[in-house]
Amino acid sequence: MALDHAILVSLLEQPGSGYELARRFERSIGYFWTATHQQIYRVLKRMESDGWIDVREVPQQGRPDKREYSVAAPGRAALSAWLHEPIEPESVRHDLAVKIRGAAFDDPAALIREVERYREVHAERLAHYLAGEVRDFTGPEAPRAPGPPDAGRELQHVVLRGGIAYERMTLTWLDDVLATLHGLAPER
Amino acid sequence: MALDHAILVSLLEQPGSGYELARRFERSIGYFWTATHQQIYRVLKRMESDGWIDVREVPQQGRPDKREYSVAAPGRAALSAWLHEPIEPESVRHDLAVKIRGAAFDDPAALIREVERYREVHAERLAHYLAGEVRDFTGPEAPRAPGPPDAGRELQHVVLRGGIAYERMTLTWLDDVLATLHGLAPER
DNA sequence: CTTGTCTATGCAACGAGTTGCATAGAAAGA
DNA sequence: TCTTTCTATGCAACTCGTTGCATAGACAAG
Repeated sequence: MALDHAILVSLLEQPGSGYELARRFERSIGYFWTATHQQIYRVLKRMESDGWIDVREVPQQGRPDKREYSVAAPGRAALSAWLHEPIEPESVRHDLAVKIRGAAFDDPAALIREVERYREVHAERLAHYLAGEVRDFTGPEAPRAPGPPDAGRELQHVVLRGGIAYERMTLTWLDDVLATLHGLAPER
Repeated sequence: MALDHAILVSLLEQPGSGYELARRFERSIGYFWTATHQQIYRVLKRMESDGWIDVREVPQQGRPDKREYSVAAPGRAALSAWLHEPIEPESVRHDLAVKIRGAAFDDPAALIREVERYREVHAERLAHYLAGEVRDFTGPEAPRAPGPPDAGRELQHVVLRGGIAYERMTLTWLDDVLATLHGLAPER
């Protein structure tokens, strides 16, 4: 039930509408927490009626008005309480691992194409992360001289580094998978 | 909807009861697909009534009887069809990443303890994987001389190697996270 | 001028996943 | 002896997540 908290964090980083949140969940946040716009609107509605977040109607020109949400004190308190709870173990759902083990009862070679396509997706994701790292975390860094390090920035960066490490590991493993699949069907 | 297929693969590797499947989902399979016994019993019931799997009542002594399932032809066909579908992108839910970014609005240092505990869990999991690798995938390997390589064995091994790579990457990243958190609160 | 895309929000229905509880006999340990 | 643990299956209620559809104005491309 941490979608609530993911949304709160995102709204603390930057207030926004349900639509804007949905786009963030397609981009940055979506790489460690997926959610559709339906889920987001439903949770926003519930958190609003619970007083966790405030709304502000923002009229716009050339496009529909939007409802911009920001975190209220009770929402911040709820987030803080959650942050102090033990970390839940990740829930994992890897279709690919199931398919690889299933391929033993079908045609292993038939998986090769799909794994190659899947590898492409991860290669693009890594490129995207690396571009984001260059864009957001290099350059005007004010290494340490005046003031404290920007905690938010540092923490966002370490999460991004996690994403990068994950994609690199995945690409290496997928090469291993491809070599294994080829090894099982050398003649074709 | 791949729980069906994860169960089919597991039953093809080794027929078993709902209870036995539930334990497999706590051990090996559970590291890339989580499921509770409730989910498993429900899916087994549905697959049985759809004719995907066969049941055999196995009387036992000293413990309750069990219903041992094995995959029937329609189940195998359904699995095969699924194997030829495109691979779904993984759905990810990393509480920890949310918490790290949330810590910017709370006390980053308070996370350190939890991350250390979390690191322990992953270190144990890695040790467990490595022990399994030694147990199941070294020794009497018949390197290539007579007959074809055992596809099932090779494919199980490459999935396990993926788990090992994931845990190693995670441990390295968690060290990075801890260093970052310490860097944000040097004085304590 | 029509089709498609983008912003923006939402309902309704369904399917997947979780939590709490229940039963019940056997064996092991306090 | 009593409690706990293990095997084994299941119901009921609930929450979470997904899919399909709907609205509606602005703008761009064909």
